[in-house]
Amino acid sequence: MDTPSVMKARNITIYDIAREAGVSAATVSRVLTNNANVRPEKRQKVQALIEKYNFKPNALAKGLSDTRSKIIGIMVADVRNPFYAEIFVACELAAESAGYTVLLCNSLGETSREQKQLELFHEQRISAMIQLGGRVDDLVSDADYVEAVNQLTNNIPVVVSGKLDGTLCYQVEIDSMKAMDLLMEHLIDLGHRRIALAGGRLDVSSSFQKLQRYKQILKNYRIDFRPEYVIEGGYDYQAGHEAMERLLKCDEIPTAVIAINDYTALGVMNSIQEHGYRIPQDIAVAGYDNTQIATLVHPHLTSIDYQYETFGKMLVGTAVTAVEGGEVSRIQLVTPKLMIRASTMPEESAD
Amino acid sequence: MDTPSVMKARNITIYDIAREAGVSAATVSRVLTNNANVRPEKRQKVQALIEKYNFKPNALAKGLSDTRSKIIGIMVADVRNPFYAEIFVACELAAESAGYTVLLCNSLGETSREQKQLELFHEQRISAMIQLGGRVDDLVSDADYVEAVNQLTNNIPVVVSGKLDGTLCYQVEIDSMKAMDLLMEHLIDLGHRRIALAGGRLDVSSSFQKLQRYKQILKNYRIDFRPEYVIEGGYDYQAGHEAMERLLKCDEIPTAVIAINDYTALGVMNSIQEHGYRIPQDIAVAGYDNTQIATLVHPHLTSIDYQYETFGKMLVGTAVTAVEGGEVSRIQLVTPKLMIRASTMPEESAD
DNA sequence: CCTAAATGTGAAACCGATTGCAAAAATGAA
DNA sequence: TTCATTTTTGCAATCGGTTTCACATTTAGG
Repeated sequence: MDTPSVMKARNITIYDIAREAGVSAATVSRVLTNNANVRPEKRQKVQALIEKYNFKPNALAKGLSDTRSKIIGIMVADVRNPFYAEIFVACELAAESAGYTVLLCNSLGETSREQKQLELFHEQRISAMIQLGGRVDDLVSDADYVEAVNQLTNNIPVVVSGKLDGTLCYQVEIDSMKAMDLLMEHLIDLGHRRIALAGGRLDVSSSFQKLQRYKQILKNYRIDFRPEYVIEGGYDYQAGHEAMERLLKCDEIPTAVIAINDYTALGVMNSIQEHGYRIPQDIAVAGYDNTQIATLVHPHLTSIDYQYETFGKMLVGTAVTAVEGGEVSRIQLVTPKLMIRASTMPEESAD
Repeated sequence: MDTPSVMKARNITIYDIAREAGVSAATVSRVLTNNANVRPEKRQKVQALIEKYNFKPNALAKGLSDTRSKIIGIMVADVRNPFYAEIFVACELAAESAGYTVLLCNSLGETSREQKQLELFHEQRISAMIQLGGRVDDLVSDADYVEAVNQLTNNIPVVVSGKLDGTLCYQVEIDSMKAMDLLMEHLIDLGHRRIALAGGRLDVSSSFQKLQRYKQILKNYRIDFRPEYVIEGGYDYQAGHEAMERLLKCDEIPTAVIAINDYTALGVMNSIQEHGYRIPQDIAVAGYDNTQIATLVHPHLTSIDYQYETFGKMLVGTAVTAVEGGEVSRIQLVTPKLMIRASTMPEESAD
C-alpha cells in the first residue's frame, strides 16, 4: 500500500537558507546565534526565510560540533512517586528557561538499570546529570556504581541529592535536620511528649539523619528516648499501617506519630482510625513531602513541604552553572517549610 | 581556584579505537552495528578495545548521519498526575527494549507550551511523538495546533490517545465504551438503579464518550436518565467533593456514583463520609484509572484499570513500527479491566 | 586623501558516526 | 597455477551545524 501523497519532506538546513538568501552558511549561523555582527539588511532577509520555512537548527549537528548536547539527564528512583514527579516538573521548568532539555530516567531501584541509564546518558553526551533517590541515597555506596559515577564526573557535572561518598558530585540537599526540628517543635509546643517515628530504612541516609536529629531534640527537651517508638520499615502505605499496628501495642501509646512520608502517614492514619481513635484528638499524625495526598486525606495532613520550585531551580541552576564553567559551591541546602493542617491541630479540623 | 587534577577527558571516538586496532573507522563501525562481515580476529581486537576504553558511540553523530535521533518524544498533560506517570514508565520500559530513548514533556495544559515543545522535538529530530491529554483530547481541535501536528506527521509518525481530527495520527485508545459497560453492569448487577456520574468536562472527548455510553446503557436496561445525576466538573479532588455535595441534595439520593477518575472519587467518598453515610452500604463509589490511590483509601476503591503495561507497549510499538516502515493500523483499542474492591462490594470490605 | 582600526563575509576544517564503492585479500574451482 | 568468486577492508563523501582565519569592505581619524 503506497502513499504517494505522504512523501517525507527532507528537513531544510542552514544551507538551504543560505543559498536562497544569497549568503554563506556562516552568516546564517551568525544570525541564529545572534551575537555576531551581520549587516541588518542581510539579517532581515535571513530571518524572513527562517520564518518562511519554519527552519529549526538541528540539535544533533549542533551538539556534535560542540561535543555536548544541551540535555540534562535526570535520574530518579520512580516518577510514579509524586515526590519525584514534583521535582521533575520543577526541573523541567528551570531547565527550559536556561535553554536546556531534560531527559528523565527511572532507575526503579534496580542497580542494573541505573548502570544502563548511565551508559545511555553517556551515549547521548548529556551536559550534566541530576540524580535523586536510588543508589545515591544509600548510606553505604555501591563500589561499582561509585566508580561509574566518578568516571562521569570527570566529563560532566553531576548533581545529587543524597550522599554519594567518594565522588566529586555537587550536592543539593533538603535540610532534613531543620525539617525534623520544625515537626518536633510543633508537636512539643502542642504538648506532645510521646512522639513516635514510623517507616524508613536506616541504611538510607536521609532517614538515618532524621532519626539522629529526633534523638537530639528529645535530649534537648529532656524527654526520654524510647526505642519502641521507632519503627523501621519501607516507604509505602503498608509500612505505615504495620508500624502503627505495632505502636498501638505499646504499653503507653504515643500521642503523636511522624511518618517518613505522606503515603506512610496515610497508612498510619488508617490504622489509627480502624482502631477507633480520633486524629488529632487521640493521636496526631504528620508526614513528609507535602504531596497532593496531604490534602486528599481526612483530616488533612500536616507535612513538610520541600519547596519543589526552589529545589528544582537549585538543582538545575547548579548543573547549568557548572556546565558553563561558573563557580558553584559543592554543597547547598534548601530550607523546608512546615505545612500545619488538621491532622495535628484540633482547632483547624473544621475545614 | 584551579583544579588541575580534574581535567576533562576528551571522549574517545571510533577513530581512536580504529587507530589502536590497526583498522579503519569503517571496520569499527561494522563491529558496532554487528551485522556486516568482519574477520573474527579483528572483531575480537576491536571489541577488546571498546571494553578497555569503555567506548560508547556518540548518539549525536549517529543521529546526524541517519537524520533522526533514536528518541521518541512523549508529551503528556502533567506527569504529576499518576495516570500519566504510569503510562510514562510503561512507555519508557517498552522503548528501552526497542532500543529507543524517551523524552518527556509536560504541556501543563498551556497551548503555548505545547507549541514550544513541538519545536523542541523538531530541533531534537525525534523519531516519533506520542501525545496524551491536553489538546489532543479536546473535542474541538485548535486549528493552529492541528496545523503544527500535521506538519510533524509529514516527517515522523505521531501517536495520540484521544481525538485529533484532521491529522494523520495513529490512535491508540482505551476502549472507554467497554470501561463504562464494565462499571455499569457491575453496579446494575448489584441492584443499583440510581447511578450518578461525577466530574469531567464534556468538551474533553473521553469524558464526552463516557456520558454517551452511560445514557445508552441506561436505555438498554430501561432505566430513566436523570439529568440531575450528571455533575460536570474538573478532574480533581475538589470536583468530586463538590459534585457529591450537589448529589446529596437530590430528592432521591443516588445509590452509586461513578467518578471521572480516582482523585475525583476520593472527593466523592470524603463528602459521603462527612455526611455520615457508609460506603458501600448506603452509597457505592467507583473511579477510573486504578492509580495507587485506589488502594490507599478506605474502603479500597473499585476502579477501571487501564492496563498500563499493555497500553505503553502499544503506544511505543506503534511508533517504532511506523518509524521503521512497517504496517500498523491507524487505530487500535486497549481493553480495560474492572478492579472490584470494597467501595462497591460490601462483602469484600473486611480486607 | 590616505592609512589604521573596526566591521562584515565566505571558504574550509571539524565534530563522530554511517555507508556506497572499489580495491585487496581470501577462497574455490578448473 | 590461474581465473573467477566471494569476503574483507579502507577511502572518501555525507549528515548539518559551528568556528577559525583570512580577506574584503567600511568607517574614522589625522
